[in-house]
Amino acid sequence: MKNTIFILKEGTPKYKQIYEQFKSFIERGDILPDNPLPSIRQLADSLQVSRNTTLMAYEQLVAEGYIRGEGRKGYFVNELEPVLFQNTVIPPHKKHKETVTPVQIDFRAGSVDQTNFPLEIWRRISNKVLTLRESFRYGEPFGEVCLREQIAAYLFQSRGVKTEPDAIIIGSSTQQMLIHLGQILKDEFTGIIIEDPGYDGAMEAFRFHRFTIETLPVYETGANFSKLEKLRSRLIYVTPSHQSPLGVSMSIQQRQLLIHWAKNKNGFIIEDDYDSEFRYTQQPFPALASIDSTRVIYLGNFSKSFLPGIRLSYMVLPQLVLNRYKNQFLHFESTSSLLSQLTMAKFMEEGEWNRHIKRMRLVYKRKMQCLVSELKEHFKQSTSIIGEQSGLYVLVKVHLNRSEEWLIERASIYGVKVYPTSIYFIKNHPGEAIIKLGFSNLTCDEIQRGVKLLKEAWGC
Amino acid sequence: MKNTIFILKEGTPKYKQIYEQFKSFIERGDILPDNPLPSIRQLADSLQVSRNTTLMAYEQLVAEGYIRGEGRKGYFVNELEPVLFQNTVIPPHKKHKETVTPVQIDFRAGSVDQTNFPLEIWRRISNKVLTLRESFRYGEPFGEVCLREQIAAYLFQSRGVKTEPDAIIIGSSTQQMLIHLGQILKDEFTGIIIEDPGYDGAMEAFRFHRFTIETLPVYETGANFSKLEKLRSRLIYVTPSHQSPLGVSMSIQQRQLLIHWAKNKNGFIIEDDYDSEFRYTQQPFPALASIDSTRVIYLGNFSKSFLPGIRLSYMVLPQLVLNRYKNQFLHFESTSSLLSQLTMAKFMEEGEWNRHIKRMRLVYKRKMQCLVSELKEHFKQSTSIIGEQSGLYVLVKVHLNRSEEWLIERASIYGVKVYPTSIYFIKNHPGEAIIKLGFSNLTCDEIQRGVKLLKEAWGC
DNA sequence: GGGTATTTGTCCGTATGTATG
DNA sequence: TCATACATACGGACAAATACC
Repeated sequence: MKNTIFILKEGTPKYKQIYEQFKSFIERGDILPDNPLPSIRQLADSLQVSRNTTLMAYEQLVAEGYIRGEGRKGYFVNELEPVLFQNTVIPPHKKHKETVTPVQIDFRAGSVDQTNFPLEIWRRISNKVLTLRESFRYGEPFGEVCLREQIAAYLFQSRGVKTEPDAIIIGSSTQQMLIHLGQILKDEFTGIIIEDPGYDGAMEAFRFHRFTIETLPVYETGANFSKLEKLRSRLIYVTPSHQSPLGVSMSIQQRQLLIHWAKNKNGFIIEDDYDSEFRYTQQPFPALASIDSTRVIYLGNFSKSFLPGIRLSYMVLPQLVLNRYKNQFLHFESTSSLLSQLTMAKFMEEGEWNRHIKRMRLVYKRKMQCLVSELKEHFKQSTSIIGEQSGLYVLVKVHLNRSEEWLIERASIYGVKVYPTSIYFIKNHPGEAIIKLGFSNLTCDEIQRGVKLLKEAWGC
Repeated sequence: MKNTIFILKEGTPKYKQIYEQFKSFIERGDILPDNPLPSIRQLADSLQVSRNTTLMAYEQLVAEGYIRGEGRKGYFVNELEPVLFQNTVIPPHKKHKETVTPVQIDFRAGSVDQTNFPLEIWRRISNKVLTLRESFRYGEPFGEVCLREQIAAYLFQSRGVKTEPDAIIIGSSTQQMLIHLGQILKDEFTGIIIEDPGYDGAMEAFRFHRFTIETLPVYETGANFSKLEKLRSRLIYVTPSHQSPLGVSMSIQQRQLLIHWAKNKNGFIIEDDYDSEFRYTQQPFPALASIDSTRVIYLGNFSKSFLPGIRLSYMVLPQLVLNRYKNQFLHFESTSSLLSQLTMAKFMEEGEWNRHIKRMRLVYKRKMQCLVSELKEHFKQSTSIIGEQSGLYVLVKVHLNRSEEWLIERASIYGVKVYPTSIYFIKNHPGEAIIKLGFSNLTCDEIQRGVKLLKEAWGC
């Protein structure tokens, strides 16, 4: 309650109106005892009156005992009546409850390694960007050209995707872009095929537009593409390089099959390449979008490998969709921060992005190895590991005949936070509980401790 | 420039004398750009006056663009206009092609004063935020709690809007939030009333959801509320504190009428308070949302008064809408940057936001006065000025029997960029051409030159 | 290199003189 | 003479930034 706005009428003295207002504020309890009133200057400013006028009002309130002036600190509300019981403050109660089971180890996927973040470089660049004249304008509706150029170059180099900067759209998140996509596709397409299990955020996005949702079953060995022909939709959302969440990679044959399917049906493939940067064993497969550029919508992001909170994603649209997109969204402002875009563009331009990715691949590879070997050592036959070749998490299938809920709950008692996967399954539910373990922001030491605690928690 | 002692006369206010002295120092080049002025204390000491007296002088100089305050470092001289250099050097090669008709003065609305942006403070805070563990997680879907708390406090203090942080939703732009709003309202409401003329981006957002659009005619004197009853929609989008683009402010009577209308009809009012910070003459009216919190959806943003590129907006939802919103968007990620949100929250927490707004109000008031007086002087009867009481732009109605296009085209030949208003009008077209002049990122000097050039260009 | 003293802008309440009716 | 309102000016207190040990 620094200051307040109300209207001053004509006819009655200003200072009296101010006095009346605050009197009723205090009586109604809008300003509680010991809380400050707006400072004389601020109030005078916001009411556009002289300081002395507000002073008169305050003096009146002081005289009547509503408030007190404390030297040069300000004016404070008095206790209305000596209700001494109200003040018996017992603040530190709550803290007790919260720390009963402190989370020591959080196997959260989607966080990011903090220790290796190029803080200083990012800082340097973003500070520099802040001094540019450019930073003070409105952003381009489809994203800054400089960033799109950098992304185009990067995509070609790392994913084999050949594209013009013009075909790239910058957005704030994969999900937000899927929603935009849904908007322009829902007239032509009424249904969409998604993977089961699959990224829940994608499903939400399509549900949002009331798409009919068909599912393509995916197993640890890959998707069941034979089912594809039986489905009616001509639109499909897939995660070829690292299936979310099972971690399998689509084979070249499957990729070609999929593209043929899309071409025959005049459909589109939405390829979400959400964490393609992190493949630890073989060379990463080229993206679907590198095989065919007319039927594949490519989605990428900076959240997984950089900063989740930065809200920068992008997509590459085939000509057909691009035109529709631009028509539909020309008059809309971009949702992503100009500053972030400019900073990221400079970051990439200076080669820092490649450097960072390279470094992080090693870091995460080591963590993955650590996690997998720990799991194998401690759990032996009681779990099997899914998706250990890439990405920032693994799934563990727990052969203990316990529910997912039980496993998570037990772990939390031991101070370990692990995550469910049931939310990703639609119809294709697995027989056994599968737990998701992200490792990106844990040290090897923490991973080891975490696995040991899990063993104790689950009793195996 | 440490011991600048001059003698104060009697008769004129001290702070004015100090101001005059330094003004002439700077104009004469006695203190060069980027050099510091004497510190407030030093000067106060050596002139034997109070610090506040010298502070007033410095504030005046800031408002007029002579100097800038850099946090707690000191006050520094700004670059004066490069008027002198214009005629001399023809710098590099490139400029030759591009500057066939070089835009010298850009009366763009929606940009932001760059010289007074609290760069250092923002930098400091954002650097600090980058070191926090918090910054490496995903953001909350409806915005960070700390920022929402700050906004709640600010809204109460400055706009009289009483709300819980929980009822605030953070988004990336007004338009994006309107689209989200449209999504949850389009089932119950099929049509919406918008102002004519009005903010084009809002219309696009509602068109996007295929709302039936009805218009409420607005004139320089205010909206024609008598028409309201004849319209079928129960949803209305308005800009009460500073009508976009005409600049009129809704009277108290009209506000109450509108709220009654919404209550009777079980409709909602969407109140876009897009630049309420900048009102120069009377005190600002409290927001509609401060009168009624059940039927008013309040929209605010940080783009107009801070950084357009930061992409931070917010809205306050009444309980009814809030529940629907949360249900619909619970599974969606926030579109605005976590980092920006945390930084802004800290910025507000430290009182920097209030300080910045206060300073900018002075700066913009000064620029507005400059623009209006220049226009009045040079154009006399040939134009009338609309909306000179608030905001970051004025409209000028040009009584020259020329088309908007011609006026813009002619101006551009003379190196002045001015903007159309016809895009804001739907059916309620004005008889004469109206031109939009934004002044936020121009200095008084540039404004003067711009108006002179306009006079030449339009030949009056 | 890390604590400490100083400098800096900024806020605070306040006092005085003056201009209206 | 009085009530009301404003413009001008004062110095104490504080926290961030910087300089100095």
